[in-house]
Amino acid sequence: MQIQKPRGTYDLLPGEIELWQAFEKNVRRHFHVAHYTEIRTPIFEHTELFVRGVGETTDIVEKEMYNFVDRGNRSLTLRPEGTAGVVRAYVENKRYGKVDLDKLYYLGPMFRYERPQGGRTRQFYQYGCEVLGSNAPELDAEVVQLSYRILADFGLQHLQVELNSVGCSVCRPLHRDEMLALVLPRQEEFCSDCQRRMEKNPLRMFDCKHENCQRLLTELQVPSIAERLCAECAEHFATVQEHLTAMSVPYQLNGKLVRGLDYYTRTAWEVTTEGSSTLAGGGRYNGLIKELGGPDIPGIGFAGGMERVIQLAVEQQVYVPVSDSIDVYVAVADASASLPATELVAALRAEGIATERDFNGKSLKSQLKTADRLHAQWVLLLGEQEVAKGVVGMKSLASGEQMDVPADKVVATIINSLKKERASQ
RNA sequence: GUGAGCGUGGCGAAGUGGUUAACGCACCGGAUUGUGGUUCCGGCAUUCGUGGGUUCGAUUCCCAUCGCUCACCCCA
Repeated sequence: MQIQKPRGTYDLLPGEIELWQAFEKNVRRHFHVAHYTEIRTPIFEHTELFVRGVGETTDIVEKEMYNFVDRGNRSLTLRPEGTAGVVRAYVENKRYGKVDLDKLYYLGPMFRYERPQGGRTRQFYQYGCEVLGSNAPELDAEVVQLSYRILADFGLQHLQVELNSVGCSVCRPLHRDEMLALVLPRQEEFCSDCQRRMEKNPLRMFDCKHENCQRLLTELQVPSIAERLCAECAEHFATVQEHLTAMSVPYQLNGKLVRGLDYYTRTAWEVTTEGSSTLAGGGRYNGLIKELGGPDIPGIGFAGGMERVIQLAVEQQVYVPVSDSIDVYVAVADASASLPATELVAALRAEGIATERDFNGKSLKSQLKTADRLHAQWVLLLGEQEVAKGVVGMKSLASGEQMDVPADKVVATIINSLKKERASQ
């Protein structure tokens, strides 16, 4: 049996990688323009970081982490998300003493042990940002609009931003108590998942898919967290919306939106597309930096799933120019021309001209066929005759015309004709 | 973790309890001497994910295993 890739992983092959590269470029451009700089943190961290940062009761920590013990007997974990590592780096490098507002973005693989499914793999790629050092609602608006803009500008259609506020350490516990008081007496009537949610994270009950559970929540008049925000949270949330509107971000309020990670406070949002899974999600996390041993500094961030973006881009036929073509194909008609061909290829490439040649001693006919398939503009033909005469046969694949060019002038001739070609396009 | 479906050459895709496993695309070679995209001719799975069982005989039946897909859980 041949060795196969581990479950939940995949190879990105020529032909598909181009779309990824185009999107990554798009991501970098947006972050750059908004004055964010890239940060790269380790792909594995001490297990403890994620347990503390992501939350002990989250699914990620309870059952999805790739943990391993290294030779020094340390418990390490392949990062399941990006925020914890970035915040750790921020604290460890004492960034708070160097800049008052740290705007960071990242791009890279994450790992979660899950059953693979459409848009969900065990090694997956996220792009995202973290902004540390401000509690301003204007910043929330900036980050939300970025998360939306990156996707919209890539050409994705039917995007929507779902927005909510999950409150703070003041209003959330009060809401939780109120909610449990209403729900617990009827505990038995909820589905088994919701009964578990009551203990772990009652907010989650709002996005249960069972109709019965939803009916019960309505019947019991359980308020959403958005309806129970404290004065400061409510004001903050209102300002966020004001600024989103100013930037023409098409958001809609969703009082039932809950994010999975424990650290979120106040603003929480997702960018989705009709009926499909979440493309990007984020939120504010005002307690996290302190939780991870840093000063009491607020932060906010989001992450997007590359696989999902690419999947949607393919579905929506987002056009990405793929240049799998070359400028010149050097055909070697005779073994005696091999050395001059090597020199010619090197000279062309030195000028930045994309050049390919034959290595397998194929017939001239099949070399031409290959050149055609590679969409070469020109074929430069070298054989016994050409070498003897000190020329190179220069053939246009478009017109079929061919002429001899002195060997010492070919490169210049090619440069000129490619220039003309490009200027006329 | 729970539930369901699937697994034939590089890709797509027929097929049957029984000597040589269709076809299409792709690929390779050729159609007189060194020349492409069309056409024509030829080549391309001792093998039907893997292991075992039933059988005179299995790619077709059964079991296991691996892998894939989908839904749930949850999430990006």
